Amino acid sequence: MADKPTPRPTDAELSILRVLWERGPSTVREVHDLLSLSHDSGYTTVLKLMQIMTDKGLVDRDESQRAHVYTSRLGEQRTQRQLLGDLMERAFGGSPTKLVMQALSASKASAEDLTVIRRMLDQMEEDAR
Amino acid sequence: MADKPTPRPTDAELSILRVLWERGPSTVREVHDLLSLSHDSGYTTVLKLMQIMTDKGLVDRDESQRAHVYTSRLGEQRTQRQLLGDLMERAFGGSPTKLVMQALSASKASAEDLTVIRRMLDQMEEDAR
DNA sequence: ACCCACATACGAAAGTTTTCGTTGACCATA
DNA sequence: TATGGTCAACGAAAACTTTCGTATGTGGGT
Repeated sequence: MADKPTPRPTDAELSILRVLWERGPSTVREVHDLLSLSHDSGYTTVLKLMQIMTDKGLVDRDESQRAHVYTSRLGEQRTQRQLLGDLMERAFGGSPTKLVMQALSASKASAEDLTVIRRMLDQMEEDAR
Repeated sequence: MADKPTPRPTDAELSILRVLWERGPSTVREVHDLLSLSHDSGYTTVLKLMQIMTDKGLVDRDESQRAHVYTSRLGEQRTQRQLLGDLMERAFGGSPTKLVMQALSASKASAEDLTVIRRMLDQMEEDAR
């Protein structure tokens, strides 16, 4: 049977993934401690979520140590692109341009930001040639 | 009491909102017929969702006709910006630039798209001056 | 050998989202 | 005035998400 593509992470799952991206492979304790700074959540809640994420294939688990070590299965950028693509389909009728335009108009991008983005456009046109 | 901000629409709710944006004020029947083209869903399912959306304040309902007429309470662009802002917080650490860059690199934007976006950048720098 | 701190596993409850069957009202028209 | 088609209302089930209490195991220090 064909492996299903990894499902879209839920809100709580995404907050855990962000920790894994930031810290690299981590134990439940480490993730929980970091999340606790900004968010109230019990240890077992985080544990349970990470177990579910393992079942879903969102993370890998290394059980060789007593405290299992979890790793995000998909990289940060890949997940971000997946989420963007999903939102593009669901809210922007599949138009990436509309999405970018809205993101730009809603953002308080600095002059430097605009320059960076402009360079990115240059690069894309370059590549297209 | 302060009105709560309208909650983030769920997936199914968003698909209904998109129909309302496209068609303008519509009855449940009209929304259902359109959704049925691309998606399997019972009539009463759509009805129930639209009733819930009324409770949540996502849509307004005109009950003067037998078939109630629903209208999206927030405009398409405003909702899109809300969703983008939400995703930016949850997945991009609050950085709009990162979001735009990812969206660009993931999109198969055409040459015309790039031109449009470039004009938008021009406009933004113009305004900033 | 005995605790104790800390780890996973399990299961259930609470909350939310999505689904739809059933009911009763309304209206056209035969 | 009966019949059939369309509608909103309601409630409940199913699916998914989030929460956490409790049980149980394990390893290290004393």
